Amino acid sequence: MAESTSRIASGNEMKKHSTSDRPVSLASFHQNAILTVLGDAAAAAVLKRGALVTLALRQRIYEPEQTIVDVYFPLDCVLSVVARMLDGSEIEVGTIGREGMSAFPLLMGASATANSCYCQVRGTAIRIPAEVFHSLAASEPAFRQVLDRYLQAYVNMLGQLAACNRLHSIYERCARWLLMTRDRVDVDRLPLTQEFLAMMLGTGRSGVAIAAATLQNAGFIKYAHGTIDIVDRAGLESAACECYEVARDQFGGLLRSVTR
Amino acid sequence: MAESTSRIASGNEMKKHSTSDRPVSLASFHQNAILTVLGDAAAAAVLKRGALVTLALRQRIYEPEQTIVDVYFPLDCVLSVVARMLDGSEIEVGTIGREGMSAFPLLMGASATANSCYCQVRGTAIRIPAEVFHSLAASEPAFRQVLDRYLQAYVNMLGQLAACNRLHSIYERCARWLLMTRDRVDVDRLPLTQEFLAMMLGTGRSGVAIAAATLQNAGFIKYAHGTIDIVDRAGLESAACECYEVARDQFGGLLRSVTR
DNA sequence: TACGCTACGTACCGTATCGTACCGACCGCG
DNA sequence: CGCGGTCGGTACGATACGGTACGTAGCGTA
Repeated sequence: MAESTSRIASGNEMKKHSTSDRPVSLASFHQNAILTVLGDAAAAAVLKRGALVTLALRQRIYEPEQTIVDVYFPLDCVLSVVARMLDGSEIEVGTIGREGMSAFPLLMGASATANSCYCQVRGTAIRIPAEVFHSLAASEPAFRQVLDRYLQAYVNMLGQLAACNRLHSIYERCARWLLMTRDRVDVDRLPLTQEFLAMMLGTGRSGVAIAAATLQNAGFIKYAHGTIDIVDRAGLESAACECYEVARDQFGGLLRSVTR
Repeated sequence: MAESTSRIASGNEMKKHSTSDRPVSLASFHQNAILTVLGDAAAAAVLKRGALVTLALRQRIYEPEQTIVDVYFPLDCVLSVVARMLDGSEIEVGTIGREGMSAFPLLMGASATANSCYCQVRGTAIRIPAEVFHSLAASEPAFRQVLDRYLQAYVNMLGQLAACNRLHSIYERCARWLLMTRDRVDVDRLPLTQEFLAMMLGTGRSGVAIAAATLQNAGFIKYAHGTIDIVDRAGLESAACECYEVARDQFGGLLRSVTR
């Protein structure tokens, strides 16, 4: 595992993404559950200071112990908060999609965190400077309120994840992960290798391969060279552990409010 | 496991604790990292509306989806936030001691949470009504600030726990758990059965028994009929996974500020 | 079209852990 | 002092999973 992990990490270093910044359009606001609640004046500030960016696979959002300078509101991408252990292995400890945003530590008065965060499924997001985020949170009660609600859902999801990681099988967690990610992009096709999924789940690729094969034989998914298709969503739900529903219900309103 | 869990649960129902409420003394404030920061006026409010209570093993603090009416600030007890799965099994998803308090959901604008919370190591705590807590958080910036800092440490601990539950062995996690609990009571003797510890760690008792025996043979701890003695603290640290240090550093200032 | 790379499928073995069971040691209580 | 209950130590088979290895299929590129 250590070897494969380092190979991935070195792959990251090689990629230098040219994020083509574009101006934000008001229309894109409704694609993110947090931005949706902004009033006209606040929205204007985001239009002025924010940018619409395209995030590539594994593009870094923030690093451990480094000051967070930008806040990302995903529109159709998915971010992962990842903990890195001393032995170099990584494991996902949080998923962020169009129901939320990337900068929890800022909400709690911190400027950095112990984990790193990077793009897990490529797509677009709205990026604003941290100071704009702070002023919005201070001046817009509705904004602060939905952020608190999001934070609460996130904390509950974290607890469920801790339990899930201990109590449930790879097969169940694999199905759960796919569903949670799918809900955040609202598309049935995900660009995703088994090796990457294995890292997210904190397990070996062989384990994921077996679980994926089982899911595929059951007719729930279809795997092909870095892209996975969710064929039978209901079937996948039946394969997932209860944690999926628990987490979904936590984010319930937030995810629904931007469902197309 | 299901059987043993239900046996524990039925044991809970039987116990009806008569929490002998006593008036709060100002001197006890410095035993809790959050209460320490209160100014005179705020402290007076707590003296008036709060109570010093003794919590017994497994005494309930709050239940899932039920409105939280009281907030507890542990002085020398330890509380556990516990997730209950559909199959009835329970697992700890948060530890609360003299570095913090029991009511995260209130901090984020919620009145209930998905998990339950109960006393894990008996001892004393200061209890105040939720509305007093709210008014303190609103009127005392220093109070709110230390709460935010605590929340941040707690969230980071949750992430580390999620990773730890997946990546580390029972032996390592057992040592980590003992150390984290010890830091919160500052005493080397804990009333704690292996069966209870197994539930906290989300594992079977036999696994804990083997890990405990190994720790005992190494001379780090000493187990005897529901009480465990930490003999060699440094040794125990060497047996624990990195997660102990990570979590300790997160709570660092908060735990130190009340270390006797 | 040939080549090479990436990613998937599969197999094998060692091991941590689970579930269960049984027994002995200790404790509280009568 | 004896008895029942709790708790800890140990054992054992079943199994999920990790780690590794190897073969193959699709895809991009020249």
